[in-house]
Amino acid sequence: MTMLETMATVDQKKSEMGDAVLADRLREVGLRPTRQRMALVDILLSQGNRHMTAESLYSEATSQGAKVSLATVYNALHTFTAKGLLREISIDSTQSYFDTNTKEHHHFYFEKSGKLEDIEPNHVKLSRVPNAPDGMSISRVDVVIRVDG
Amino acid sequence: MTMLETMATVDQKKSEMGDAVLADRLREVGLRPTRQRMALVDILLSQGNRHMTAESLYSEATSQGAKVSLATVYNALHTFTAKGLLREISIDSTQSYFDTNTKEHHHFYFEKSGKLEDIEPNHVKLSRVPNAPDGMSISRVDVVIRVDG
DNA sequence: CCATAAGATTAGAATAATTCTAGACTGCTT
DNA sequence: AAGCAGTCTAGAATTATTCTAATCTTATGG
Ligand SMILES: [Mn+2]
Ligand SMILES: [Mn+2]
Ligand SMILES: [Zn+2]
Ligand SMILES: [Zn+2]
Repeated sequence: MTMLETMATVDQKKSEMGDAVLADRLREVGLRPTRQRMALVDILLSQGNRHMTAESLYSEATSQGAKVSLATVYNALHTFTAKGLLREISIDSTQSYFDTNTKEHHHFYFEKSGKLEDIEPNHVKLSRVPNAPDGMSISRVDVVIRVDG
Repeated sequence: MTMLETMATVDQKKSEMGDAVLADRLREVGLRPTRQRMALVDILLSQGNRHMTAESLYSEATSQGAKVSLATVYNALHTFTAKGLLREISIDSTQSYFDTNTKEHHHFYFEKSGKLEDIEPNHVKLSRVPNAPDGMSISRVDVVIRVDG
């Protein structure tokens, strides 16, 4: 290991997925692969499905040495959501969650810890759902199962 | 109509339900029927089922001549919720809603207007629901149908 | 190439939603 | 009717979130 590699390891985590893959994912949706977004998208998309708050993403990015402001984290989360890379979930009045799993699914919400856990769509069956009023259309159906403890 | 009655009508709305009924409702759950709470509980419980935000309740109370601070409205909403007079609903990251209907039911959420509408529980059938993990128990199942427009 | 400009992005400052807590009030108890 | 033990209120403080002026990017063409 060279001196430069050692320093890089200390300063900043190397992305799991290749940087090129992440940059392409951003370009695909029409976003510029900036330094800040690369750091965020790496945390968000290089691991399995995650449920993150602005604060948790900011902490994780910061502790890996990324230089990003909290405002930029908020901007990125909303932009990524608008572009379909994330899905926003409101279950708690104090903070909103962003889900890296954009496929149809539902959630357990653990009230004590504030953690979310995915429920596969086939584990919840909605056998009767009312029609949307007028000429309006249903954009999404969310099922949240709240659990104590 | 006497002079006193006329002034009262201008200054402050008389409760639909009798004040005694509202005061009793508060005492039943162990809360003192203060002037502020009476005004709020009157707005909340004297009409049909409603979905209110702190701000909407504050505006309505204030415009009826009630002297209450916004902080007290928040305190009251949370206290009433803890005592089972209301139910809190988180569907929008910007504001939380308080529902005067505490019976089991679900919601339409109109994304454009930010309004909520009740769905009778028998209009939604959950034929398959996963068990809570471990020794944990399900405290509530919420179904939110998001509608455009 | 390099300059330019149009648009996109960042992040400090501002705002809005919500919570905290010191003081004011209530209703017992003697 | 004075004291006391909570209970309640609301101004102040905090926190989540948004706004916007300044900074960066990237496409263009000389
Ligand atoms: Mn807050
Ligand atoms: Mn806010
Ligand atoms: Zn999820
Ligand atoms: Zn409702």
